[in-house]
Amino acid sequence: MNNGDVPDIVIHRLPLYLRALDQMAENGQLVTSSQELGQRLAISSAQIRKDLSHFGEFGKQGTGYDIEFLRAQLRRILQVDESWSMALVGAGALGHALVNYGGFRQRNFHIDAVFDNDATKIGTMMEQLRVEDQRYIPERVRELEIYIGVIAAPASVAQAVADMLVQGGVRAILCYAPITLSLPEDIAVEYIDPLLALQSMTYYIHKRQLIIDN
Amino acid sequence: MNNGDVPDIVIHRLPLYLRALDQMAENGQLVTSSQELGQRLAISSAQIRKDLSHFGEFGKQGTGYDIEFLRAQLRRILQVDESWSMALVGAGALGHALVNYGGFRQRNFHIDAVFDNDATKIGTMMEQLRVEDQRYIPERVRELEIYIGVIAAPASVAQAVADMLVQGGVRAILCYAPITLSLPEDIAVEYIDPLLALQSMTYYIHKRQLIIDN
DNA sequence: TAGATTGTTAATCGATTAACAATC
DNA sequence: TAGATTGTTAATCGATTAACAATC
Repeated sequence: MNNGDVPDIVIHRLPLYLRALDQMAENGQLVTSSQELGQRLAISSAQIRKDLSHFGEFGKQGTGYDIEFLRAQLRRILQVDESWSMALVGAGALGHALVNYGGFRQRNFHIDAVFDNDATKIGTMMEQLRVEDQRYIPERVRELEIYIGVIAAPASVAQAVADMLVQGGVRAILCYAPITLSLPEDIAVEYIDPLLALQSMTYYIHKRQLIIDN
Repeated sequence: MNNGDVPDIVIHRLPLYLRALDQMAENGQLVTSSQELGQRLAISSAQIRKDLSHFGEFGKQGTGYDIEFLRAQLRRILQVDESWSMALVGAGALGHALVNYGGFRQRNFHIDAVFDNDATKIGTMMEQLRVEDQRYIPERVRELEIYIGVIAAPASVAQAVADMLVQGGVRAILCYAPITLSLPEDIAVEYIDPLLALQSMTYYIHKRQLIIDN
């Protein structure tokens, strides 16, 4: 991933900027500055200006950024003004939660197919969607022209599932399984794992207690 | 966060190492090398050795690392051999999914209290737990000696909830609300937001299509 | 005009990697 | 002994920040 000239780490901050701008807009705010945005996100104003400068000049000296305009630019850059179709693999508890999660729809992401390998789940309905047999992932994903896969299946099958998604033409995978996937380098992957987050925080809790004890 | 001398980014890789080692151990493997581990995680072997060297010498020249020994060391460093108690705020769909998630328990993390501000939810049961009124977070968290808070409440109340958790003595917060929290700097925070992950991946999908089109 | 804030350059800071002596 | 792999140093690479001319 990342053949281009904009660093990954910059790309990963853009959605953060967009989110803050969305919230400002909701509050009726019209204009902001790199300083205000930075304060809100705990990021330096210089970094925000630098990040944005990779894509163009969106501000005005002396006044800052027009919020509506910058939002539109960021949505265009991230391509989140279009609607995106997603294929979900895994019809368990997590899968259900994801299908029912309104936040995706609200931001133009839609789950349009659900797969599982459990015979007792295949054929059942999840919201409007019939759970399909996992083995048909490649052909169905291609048929539906889906470019984003979401893996909510156990780690043991995650790699196989990922391979099938890629076979179907998926370009990006959001993986909830606790495993590092091995994929062609032109496929984008992101991982969601609350346990990793918890396990790094406990390191810091421990450290603070040590300091107190001394 | 991070008064110590080990960089944050190193701490965040340790749980990844531990996870891979756990999986190797499950498969009956006894020994590994920085090279094998790196290949599996898409991290350079030099980086793994460097990261570990912040904490001690855990390997043997010529043979590599004893998996059981290294796991024990990492669990000790991260303090994940102890059991951790957590307070969950938000008894909605996400809150239910989190309470029912077996992965936490399996790794020594337990949800021991649930709070909400919705009168129709307060008093109802979630698994073994009675949903309590959000306003009692500070006193109850202190009473139960809970050091980790999990926010599964809407963004609109997330900051207020975080403040109450900190008042109760929480040292770390796992935040599912789409907002950057403003907290004392000795409080560890991690965010889980699948939308941010999706919105950065769509940038890359777009880029690849451009390349193909040319 | 005076004040504010941008976009950008150069300097600083920090993280990653290559290489290798040590040694199992 | 020969082969493998560690822990560590120094070099490289990349990201962040400070500073400021440009200009609204």
